[in-house]
Amino acid sequence: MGKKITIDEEEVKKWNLRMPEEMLIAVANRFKLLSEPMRLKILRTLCESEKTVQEIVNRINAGQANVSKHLALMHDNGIVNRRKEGLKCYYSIADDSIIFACYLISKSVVENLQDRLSWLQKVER
Amino acid sequence: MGKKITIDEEEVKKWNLRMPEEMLIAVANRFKLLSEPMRLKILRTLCESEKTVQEIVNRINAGQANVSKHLALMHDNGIVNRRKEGLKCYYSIADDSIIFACYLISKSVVENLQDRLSWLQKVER
DNA sequence: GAATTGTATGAACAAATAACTATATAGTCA
DNA sequence: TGACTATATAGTTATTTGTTCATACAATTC
Repeated sequence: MGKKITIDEEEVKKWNLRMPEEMLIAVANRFKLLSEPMRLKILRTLCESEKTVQEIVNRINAGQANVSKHLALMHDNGIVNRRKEGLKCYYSIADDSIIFACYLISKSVVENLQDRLSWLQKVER
Repeated sequence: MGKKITIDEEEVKKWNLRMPEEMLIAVANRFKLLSEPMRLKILRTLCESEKTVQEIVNRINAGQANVSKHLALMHDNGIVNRRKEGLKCYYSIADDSIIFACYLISKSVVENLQDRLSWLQKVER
């Protein structure tokens, strides 16, 4: 029995009205963090449990420097935590709402693909 | 009383496991659409009601060609609808889940800012 | 202290893309 | 048909950014 997140549509509609420019840019930046497949791969891996840089590197197909940079970027933006233990450095997800957003978007992407597929099938007849 | 969207955390956790590479790229692409302040501005405007290109141009501070391109991009990706009426072209939001995602992220950004602020205040003492 | 391991960082390069100008297209009305 | 309006589209430029290689830094162990 998982906890359930609820979103009130009325509250969502207010989103569009009161938001200063800087806030909007901050939101865009956060989306930008999620707009790279490599970073999504890293986050997906971290969804399981906290991991060291090396563990992540071994899991996904990427270089250590690259992974390190992505992690640094995400840490600077507060979406992953960093915990040092000796030589190793453990990263974990700091912001669950980001995972919710991923979930929402991936569901919407699937629906979108299904719509296009059924449209294609209609046309082909 | 607005409709309520509920997200089951258990379901969310499954997100990380089963997702083919192409799906992950598609999700990243959708996030990329939301990662430009200008596009967020446009979407925010469309949240109110469907609008013509000119109406959007007048509302936000941008050139017509630029707005047109952003709209074309978002239409190609299925997140806005297009409806022609004579010379005018009306755009509207096609995918509500995107607005939910914006809402989620903006809330998380606010929390993040608040955390950093209180941390700063602690340090300054 | 020297070697080793895990991680971070700097420089260089390539690719993507947002914005702008100018122009094209297409629908409307005289 | 011609003028006008709303929107779309090339072409160009400037900026950003992901990746890689090499190297630096830091903690550990011998």
